Amino acid sequence: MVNKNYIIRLSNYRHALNRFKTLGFIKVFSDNLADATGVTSSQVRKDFSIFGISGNKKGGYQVELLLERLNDILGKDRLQRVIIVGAGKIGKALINYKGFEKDGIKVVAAFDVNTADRVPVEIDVPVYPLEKLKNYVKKNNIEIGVIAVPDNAAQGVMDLLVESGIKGVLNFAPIRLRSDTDTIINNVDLRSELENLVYFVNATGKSKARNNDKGKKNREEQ
Amino acid sequence: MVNKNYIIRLSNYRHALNRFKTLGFIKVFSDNLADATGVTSSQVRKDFSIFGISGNKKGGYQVELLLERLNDILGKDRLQRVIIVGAGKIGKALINYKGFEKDGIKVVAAFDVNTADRVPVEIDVPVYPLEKLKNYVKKNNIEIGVIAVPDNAAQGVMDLLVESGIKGVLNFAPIRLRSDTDTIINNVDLRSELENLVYFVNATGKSKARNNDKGKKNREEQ
DNA sequence: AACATTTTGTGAATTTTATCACAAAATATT
DNA sequence: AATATTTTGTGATAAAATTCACAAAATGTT
Ligand SMILES: NC(=O)c1ccc[n+]([C@@H]2O[C@H](COP(=O)([O-])OP(=O)(O)OC[C@H]3O[C@@H](n4cnc5c(N)ncnc54)[C@H](O)[C@@H]3O)[C@@H](O)[C@H]2O)c1
Ligand SMILES: NC(=O)c1ccc[n+]([C@@H]2O[C@H](COP(=O)([O-])OP(=O)(O)OC[C@H]3O[C@@H](n4cnc5c(N)ncnc54)[C@H](O)[C@@H]3O)[C@@H](O)[C@H]2O)c1
Repeated sequence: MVNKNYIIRLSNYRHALNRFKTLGFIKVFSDNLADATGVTSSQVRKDFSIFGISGNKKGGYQVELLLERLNDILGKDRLQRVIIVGAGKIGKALINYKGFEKDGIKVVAAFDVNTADRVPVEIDVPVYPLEKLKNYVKKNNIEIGVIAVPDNAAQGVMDLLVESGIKGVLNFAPIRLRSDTDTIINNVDLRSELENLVYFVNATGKSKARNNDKGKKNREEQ
Repeated sequence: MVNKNYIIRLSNYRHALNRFKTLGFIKVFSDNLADATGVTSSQVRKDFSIFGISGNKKGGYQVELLLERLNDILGKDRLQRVIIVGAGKIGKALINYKGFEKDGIKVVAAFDVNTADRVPVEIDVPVYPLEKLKNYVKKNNIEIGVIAVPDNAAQGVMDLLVESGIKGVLNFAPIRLRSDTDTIINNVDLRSELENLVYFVNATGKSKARNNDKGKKNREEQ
């Protein structure tokens, strides 16, 4: 069963491939992708096998073709429009970030209870009052929303998003959101990431192998 | 072998416990923690078993004692000081965020190549020029750093952090950082999270069980 | 054109992670 | 005080994820 981890890896392969492409690579080997993304080459081939991606023996994978295949799987054929709820510190950072656009993801609007003093300075994404959210989502067929509101407001916003027809949520609030629909929830828990570092930093000896390197292999030119 | 996932769960249990505590709970059951954090109660008990945490049969776990035990494991006895490199959009959001402090994590300084116009408005954390980083880290024995610089500057900053003696890094740049030391690297890859949502939102039918709910059980009063 | 080399693709084996299931202990009830 | 109920703690079991390992195919070499 394909789950989050598979897609994270595919996404990583895709970005590595884009980099290989700009370096002028015509073909790549599972080894190259493995090294670039931090997994083993078996893992790469197994993943490809599961998604029905094939290369050719000895010849590796054609960069262009592989990219097409991954773009197809990851839904990169069309622009994904995303909204942000909560134009505060995190919300603003996302609103003003341009880095997602080259990967077909665009923040198209933000919503906040307070649109007066919260409007981002370098604005080029509109910030609407929360009341307009439901209508906007329905009218524009938005599928993905980001929750960047204070913790105690997060579940309420979640309910509103679900009610509006949102299918996937990226949540920055450090609480467990609930929904009885099958809306996908991905959490970004920075606190947990930091606490994790604290643990492993304080626990040298117990420390865990997180880097696997088998770096080698041929740069392509051809 | 204890790895990241164990610590993420322990961290979640701890936060759930803090909430139970404010609600006046004196004891909790594995079931309560399971429900609050989205895992099974066996998972909770197994985790505790691995870390040598025990409660009492029928009586569950004493909130206060369990918290102490978790705080101990997670190194919550002392304040963890963290530095941010890159006082841009993400960097500023972190610098001005107060939410980590109640969990013993404090952003004590930021560093940037451009300290002129990049100084956060509501500043109460100093932003120093990058040149001062190494000395600051050594002098203040900082163990954890956050990388919030543009992608192409990230590896350079990583090298500088490692050279300065940093033991753990939280990286926001969407590239794979390398280090030949055993520095811990945790990546926050928002792009990957969003691409993930895109995949599963577009793939109803292939969709994966991510919510497991077995919600039930008794509220405590006693 | 035969032989050597490289790399894929994938079942099998292994390792890791999570769940089951149940005896033992603690508490509650009659 | 005996009996019933609840919940832990953990080996056993199952499921999931990763690695192994090698035949088959493609390419390169002599
Ligand atoms: N800033 C960080 O670095 C950081 C780090 C970790 C976690 N978080 C989490 O991310 C979330 C946002 O943090 P922040 O620092 O950006 O907070 P913030 O206070 O800067 O911004 C929150 C914004 O949400 C708006 N808001 C409040 N209630 C709302 C509602 N019901 N609907 C719409 N908008 C609403 C507020 O007006 C404000 O603009 C919080 O849950 C926080 O715990 C933030
Ligand atoms: N902003 C977002 O929402 C977002 C989302 C996903 C990923 N990211 C990633 O996070 C990183 C930071 O993004 P951002 O939006 O905050 O960028 P930004 O451009 O707003 O800020 C980057 C800051 O780093 C400073 N800087 C540049 N080189 C430096 C160096 N060598 N040492 C120290 N400081 C240096 C710059 O002066 C600037 O202040 C990037 O890698 C970006 O891809 C950001």
